[in-house]
Amino acid sequence: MIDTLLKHFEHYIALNSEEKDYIKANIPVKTFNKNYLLLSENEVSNEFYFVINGLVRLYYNVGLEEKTAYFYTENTFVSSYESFTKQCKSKHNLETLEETTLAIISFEVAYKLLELFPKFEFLARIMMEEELIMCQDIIASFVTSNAENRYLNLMKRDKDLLQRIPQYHLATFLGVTPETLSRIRKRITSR
Amino acid sequence: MIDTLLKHFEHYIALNSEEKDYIKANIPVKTFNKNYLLLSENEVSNEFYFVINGLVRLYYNVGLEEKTAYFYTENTFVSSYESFTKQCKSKHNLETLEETTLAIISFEVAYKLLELFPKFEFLARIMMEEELIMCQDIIASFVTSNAENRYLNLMKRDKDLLQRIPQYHLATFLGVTPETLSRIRKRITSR
DNA sequence: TAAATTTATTGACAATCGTCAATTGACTTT
DNA sequence: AAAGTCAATTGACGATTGTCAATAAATTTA
Repeated sequence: MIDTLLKHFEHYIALNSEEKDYIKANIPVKTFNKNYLLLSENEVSNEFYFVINGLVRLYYNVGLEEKTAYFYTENTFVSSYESFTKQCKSKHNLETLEETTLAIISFEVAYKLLELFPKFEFLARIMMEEELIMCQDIIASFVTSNAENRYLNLMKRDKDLLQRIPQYHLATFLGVTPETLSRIRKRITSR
Repeated sequence: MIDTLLKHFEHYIALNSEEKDYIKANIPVKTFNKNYLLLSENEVSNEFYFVINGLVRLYYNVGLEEKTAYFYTENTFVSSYESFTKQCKSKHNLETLEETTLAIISFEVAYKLLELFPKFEFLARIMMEEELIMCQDIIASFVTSNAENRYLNLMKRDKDLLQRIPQYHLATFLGVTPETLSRIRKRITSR
C-alpha cells in the first residue's frame, strides 16, 4: 500500500533504498471507516495524510452548519496546513466520506525526513506549489463563475467525484444551499 | 530598497554576506507607474515580484470583464505561480494599482539561488506554505460567508487596503457587482 | 477653473437565492 | 417486507442580486 506513496514521491524525485526503507518503517498506512473524523476544529494537527484509497472532506463549522471547502481523492495530500506547520489550533475539520486508506505522516517523521534527506525539502516545496495552484484555481472559480457554472465545470473535470459525494456537501462546496443545487441540477437537465 | 527584501528573507533564514551580495547583484528593483500591466493572460511568466512599495492586483479576464482574485501589498510576493513554476501560459493578469516599487526575481536567478544556496529551498517552501495558507483563508471566506460579511471582515483586518482600492475592483474580489457592493455599504452604514 | 472622464450611487424590475415546510425518494435496519 | 431514517426535490414567499439606465460625486485633464 505504501508503494502508492513511494510512486507519488518518485514522480518528482529519485529515491534510494535507504530513503524508501525509512519511509516504509516510519509512515504507517491505516484504513478508516466512512465518516471518521480525522481532525476537528481547535485541535492541533500533528499529522498529515496521503490518500491511498477513498475520499476525505475538509470543512468549516459555521454556527450549526458545516461548510465544505474541499474534497481530497486518491493520490493527494490532505492536511490542515496552517495547524500542522505552525502547530496552532486548526480552523479545519477533516472527515472521511468513504472507507479510506491513508498514509499517515506525523509531525516528527515529516521533519526528520527533511532533516535526514535534504531532497525532501525540494519535494515539500513542489507539493506546496501544486497545492497552491489548486487553491488558486478554486478561488478563480468563485471569482469568475456562478454556482451553476462551477457545477458544470465539476461535471466536465470530475464526473466521477460527483457520484461519490452527497449533494448537500457538494452544495456548500459550491457556495449554495442544497435546495439551490437541486434546482440548478433541474435547470441543467431540462435542456 | 532591496534591503526590504533582505529583511523579509532574514525573518526566516540567516543570510551571509555572499548570499546578500548575490541578491543585491542579481535582483533588480524597479518602480512602475500606476496601472502598469506586469503580466497578461497567455504570456509565460518568467519573473516574480516582491512588493517593496505599492499595490498589485491579480485578476482574470472573463468575457469583457475583469474579475479580481487578490490584492498584493507591501512585503508580499506576487506571481502567477503556475505559469512561473511550470513555464506555461498564464491564466492571470497582474497590474499595479498605484505607483509601485518591486524587486524582480527572474526565473534564472530564482533557480540559481536554489542551486547555489540550498537554504533557499527551505525558504521557498516556507513562502509557498504561507501563500497556501492565505489562499485557504480566501476560500474559507467564500465558503463560510456572504459578500456582506467578507466586506465587514476586510474592514476589520485591512481597513487601510479598502481606501487604496477602487470599489469596482473590490466588488469583483468579493464576488458581487459594483452596484451590489454599493448597496451593501449603504446597508452597513445605515445602522 | 472648467470640461471631460471616470467612479459611485440610486431606482426600477426581473431573475435568482435562501428559508421554511411538505413531499418524495433512497437507503438502512430490524 | 415494513418501518424508520436520511437525502433530495418541490412549492411558496420574502430577501437579495444582477442588469440596465439615469444621476451624482469624484477625479483627471486641458
